[in-house]
Amino acid sequence: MARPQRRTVRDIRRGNRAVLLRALYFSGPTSRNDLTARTGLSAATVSTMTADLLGENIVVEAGQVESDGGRPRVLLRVNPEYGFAVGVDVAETHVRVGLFDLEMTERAKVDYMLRPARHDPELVARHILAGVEVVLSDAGVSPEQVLGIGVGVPGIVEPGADGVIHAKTFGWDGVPLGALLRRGTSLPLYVDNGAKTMGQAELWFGSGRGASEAVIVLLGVGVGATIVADGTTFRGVSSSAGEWGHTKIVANGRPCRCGGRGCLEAYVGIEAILDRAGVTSRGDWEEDLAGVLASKSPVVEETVTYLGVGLANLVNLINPEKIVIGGWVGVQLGESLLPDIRRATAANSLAEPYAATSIVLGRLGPDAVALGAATLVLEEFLNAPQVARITAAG
Amino acid sequence: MARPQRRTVRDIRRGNRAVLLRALYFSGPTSRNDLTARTGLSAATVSTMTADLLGENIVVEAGQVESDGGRPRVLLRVNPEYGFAVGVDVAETHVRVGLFDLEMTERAKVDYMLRPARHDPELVARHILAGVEVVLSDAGVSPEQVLGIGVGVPGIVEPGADGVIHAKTFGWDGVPLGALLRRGTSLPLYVDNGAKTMGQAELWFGSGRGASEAVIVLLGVGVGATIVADGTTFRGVSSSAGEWGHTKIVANGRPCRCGGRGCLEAYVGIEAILDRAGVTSRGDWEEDLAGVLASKSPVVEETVTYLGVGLANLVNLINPEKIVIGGWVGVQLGESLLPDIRRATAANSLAEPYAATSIVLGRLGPDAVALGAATLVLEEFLNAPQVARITAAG
DNA sequence: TCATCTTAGTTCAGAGGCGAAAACAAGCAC
DNA sequence: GTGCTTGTTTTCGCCTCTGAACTAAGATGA
Repeated sequence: MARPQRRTVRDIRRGNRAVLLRALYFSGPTSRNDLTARTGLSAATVSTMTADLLGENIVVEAGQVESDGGRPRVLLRVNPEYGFAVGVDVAETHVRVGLFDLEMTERAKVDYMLRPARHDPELVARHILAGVEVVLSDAGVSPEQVLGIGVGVPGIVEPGADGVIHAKTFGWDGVPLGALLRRGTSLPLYVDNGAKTMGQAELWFGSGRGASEAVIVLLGVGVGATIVADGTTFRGVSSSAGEWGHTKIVANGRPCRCGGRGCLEAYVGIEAILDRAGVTSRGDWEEDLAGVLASKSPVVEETVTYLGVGLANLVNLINPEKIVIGGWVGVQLGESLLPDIRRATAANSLAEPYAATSIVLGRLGPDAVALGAATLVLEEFLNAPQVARITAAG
Repeated sequence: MARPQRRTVRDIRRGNRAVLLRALYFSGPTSRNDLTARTGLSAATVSTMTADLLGENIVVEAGQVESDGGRPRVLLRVNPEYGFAVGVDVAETHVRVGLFDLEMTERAKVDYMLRPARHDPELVARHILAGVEVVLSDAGVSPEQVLGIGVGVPGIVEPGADGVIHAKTFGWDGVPLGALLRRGTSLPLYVDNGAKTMGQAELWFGSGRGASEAVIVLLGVGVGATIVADGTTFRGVSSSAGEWGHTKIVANGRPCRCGGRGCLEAYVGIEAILDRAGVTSRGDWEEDLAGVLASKSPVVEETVTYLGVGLANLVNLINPEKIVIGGWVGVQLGESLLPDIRRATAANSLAEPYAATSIVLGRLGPDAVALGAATLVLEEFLNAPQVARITAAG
């Protein structure tokens, strides 16, 4: 029932250009000759198209490689300085703004602390806009060179140009962050859920690289997941797909901060773990969690079991090729307990889909949310390199 | 990361032809003029393309409609007799073979009973092949007119040409049904899980019509789901996605016939319902279930609650536009309890995704599996009408 | 009756795309 | 320098789409 739209010859060019650019981006320095093999395009087409891209300075030469007794190959690569992307991480305690080049190397960043429970949308928007100016001037980049701004936020982001956000735990209900930002900038904006931007980062540059059917789970204060189907993030009809943390694993179980009962987050979210272990935090959750893990408390084993159930449900329902466990809680748990987590997952999965899945730890740190947000810009650039400057929203 | 492949001008033609044919198929009799509006193609292209299709007898004229004082529109439609599709339902108790024309009208069918627990793969394959001959001769259709054979089977179907099946409850582990059938026929074969073919049928011709993000759940002896993303069935990496019945809703709960504990199927599968209600069946499960429903036993309310949890997990994780409840148990429950099911789902869902979902009953009967299997053939035909006779497997 | 209007459908020329193959480029070996 | 090998560019033919001009077919009204 998918309704593919009509195509005209120009679409071919656009599409093939995107194919070529992606190949160039992900294969690093490559010769035209290699590109014909990788893309399936004819040498003629690769030649004319790379000539265009070189002329536009999107692609640059990157040395030569000798060949067995023939003309040496000229290597090409995407010009990392053709443009830049801003990635923003709006979290409970801070707003982080980073500037990345096209290779996703961070060129500058700035943090603004948020007082807990003071999440005035206007203030957050001002922080973001100020942050953009700061990172640009720090890195000596002019606004014309910026391809767009990606923003990762907590909660559910409505599809549409205004980037309307619903985040109960954040105190935001229907905040049009996109619209607020557009007052202060004319750059293209992409607003998306932070768990999804983190997933995007792990998928493109982290442990998920190369997988086209994957789930990236985020374990932190909140618990969420990014479902990747056929290489792209699956969003559902209103962009809220992936609320794994609030799927129920114990009908009528522990109460959750979402108001429901028996949610996965009520068992494996950091607050739930500490609560169940009887720890009253003095503020440093990471240390608290380390303490629990070291204590050999039965809560640890329970947590692994519950997590295994949650992961197994993903295995059975989604049948992914890879599950990446990210988020600081996930990584801290996984570092010592990954084999146990795998075992617990296997115990609750069907054999065939479990055998098809590998469960690995995320390898990007806490900056993954901002990096992933910037990746939204990169994705747009790779998909439609010549029209990347239109305004659009995630 | 999706790796779109290169395109050439011929692909455009193929693609646009598919777009046109789909529009024609789903809009019923339509004029060329309408088609330009629906497809976005130019009048010139529609004209030449329809001329081709008429010449190939894929499309036929279907009368005229006067217009306000101008030349009347000539209506066109897909020729329902251009080709035929065979749909096969392999179930626990029988093998059913149906012959459908392109409008999916059943032209002939035949059933073969299976003795319970005697599911010799060779026998099943012989039944199917014999059934194909029978329905063809009954309907007076020659094999050359058949575009393909779709088969819906229990269990997990490996991707690949051999149609290898793993169905624990059926006693099949690694049965290459596709290969067995290919010994006896050279027609294109499409083998898929029966829950998925039923989902396909509801999506194309039943309650799911028009939805592009949907879940069709099957409640019967087994419990499964078809997840539809962007208009197509989501299969996961090894084609087993959708094993909703074996996702856990009660960590460490009731044992399930899959060997696990706390599976949804162990609460809302027919055997689980009857077992929990203390009914010892005399063989007619439908009657037994009706009895339980009439008895106002607390098991009914519990079942609705558990089902609500299972559905809510789909709402939160998948964020579908529509959930269709199918399968005979689902329909029997839903007929009297749909409002309660909705309430139970709402109670366990996040507000935003729940608000975006409508929960409805399936409206196709027990023949949906065979119909959906035939639809696999139709789908291939609509996607690539000129090359529909290549051999391929689901 | 017939010129005119309206809407539907067809034909044609032109632009833009791709691929195969020929041509050109640039090294190596002798 | 001559031949060989491999990489890149150019030429040419074929295919597709579209806009615009053109034909078809009925309604209307003098």
